[in-house]
Amino acid sequence: MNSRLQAVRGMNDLLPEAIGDWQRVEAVARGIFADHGYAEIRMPLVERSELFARSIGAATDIVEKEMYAFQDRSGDMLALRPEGTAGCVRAALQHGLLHNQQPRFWYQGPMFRYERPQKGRYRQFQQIGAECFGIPDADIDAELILLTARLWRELGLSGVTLEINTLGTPDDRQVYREQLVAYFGGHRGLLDEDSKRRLEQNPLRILDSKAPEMQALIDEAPRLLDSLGGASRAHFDRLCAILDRAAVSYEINTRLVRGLDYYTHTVFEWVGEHLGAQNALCGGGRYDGLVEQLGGKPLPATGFSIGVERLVDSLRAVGVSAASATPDCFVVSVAAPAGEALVAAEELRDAGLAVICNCDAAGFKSQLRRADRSGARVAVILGEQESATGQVGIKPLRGDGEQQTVARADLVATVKQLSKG
RNA sequence: GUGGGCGUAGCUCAGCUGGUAGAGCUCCGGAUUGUGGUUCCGGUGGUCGUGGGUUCGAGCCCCAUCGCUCACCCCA
Repeated sequence: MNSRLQAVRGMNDLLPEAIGDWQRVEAVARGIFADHGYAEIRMPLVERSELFARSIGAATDIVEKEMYAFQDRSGDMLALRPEGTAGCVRAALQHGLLHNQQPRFWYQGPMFRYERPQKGRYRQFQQIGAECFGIPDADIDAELILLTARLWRELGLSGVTLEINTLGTPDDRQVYREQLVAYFGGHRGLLDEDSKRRLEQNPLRILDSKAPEMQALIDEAPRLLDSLGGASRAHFDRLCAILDRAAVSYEINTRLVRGLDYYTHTVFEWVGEHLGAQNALCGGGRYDGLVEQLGGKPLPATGFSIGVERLVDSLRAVGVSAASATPDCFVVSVAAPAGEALVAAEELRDAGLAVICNCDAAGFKSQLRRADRSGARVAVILGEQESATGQVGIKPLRGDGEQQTVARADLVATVKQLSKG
């Protein structure tokens, strides 16, 4: 057993008992996107490494340390996608979908990052994402947030809070970055090791440090919100006004910076209270510079992505889970002529029923036990006596009701009546 | 990459200061020679993660290694 092959670290099997919750999430999400006019798009799992270096940022951990990158047989540098936005922009540009259009897309699928796994973080993980192009107004940022809020509502998820912030324009950010470097640089002695490193690489990240000894210093740090340009300020104010009007509660978290280089203006995160340290259920924001960065004409864009494992975990934590699918009936057969059981099952399925057919020569008792454990509402019994007289036994397995023996020709009608009850 | 916790049956776990490996659940069979769920009885199933060391003797002690898990980093 110990020499048996195991799944790759951080890449998990989704077993049948868990699949119902996943299918429910996917079905509800699909319905909501349809109701908002978002079109599904499916991209390859593999892209050129360069795409991610140019979008997410060559100096970010995701690209530097966490990409599954490899050379294919022609020598091209490829990578398993670590997120969906870059590929979606690439696909939209490649197929001319952004020309004089304002498309809204959604997608769903696995992403890959080489990190140490922990609760809510895996090397292969599933995201449901959306991207909207060509709309500069805060209204579309708000629509995305309302859409996710609706998703939580329809799924029955509670215990999530919305945090929002703005990163302004690249110019706003550059000015702010210098302020931060000056501020934290002036208190270099108070910084922990991680923050000293961030001071060089990505000063904004110091803001969301978890180190307790850093909190006081961070509280006193300058806030981007205070030095925002007029247009940026107006964009953020409008977003807040819309959320207020729509009665979506939120917290302004001036420390929320998010990791990817391409964000501008609005950033937001839904945080789940039932998760571990990896508690961001959904992250998103605006990325007005990315389309141009990837070779398109300048075009505003905004989007989000949901970590489906985290969403499913949260749903379980609040006690919302999908009932597992059970068959309508189970066909038991002992000493029946060859094919009788399968043909009976086929007739039942033709009538729209879900049927499990016993397919081995197990004893009567054993087959009936299987029927019971399958969750089926009725057992159809094809035994020696029934076969001899051209009849079938029909036994309700749930609640009241006596077993009855009916003519073979009445099988479907009888079962259908019972199993709908 | 760094740190903590944990590896005993398919699952959840017990196992005394070292003395021949256990329970519950699951599964299979029987009590009921053609009737499930409750009950009772019986059975299948383990190189105690792996390798080495100490010892008359190791699931238990020591070293190493692998795996899982949680946290840091980073992020969905």
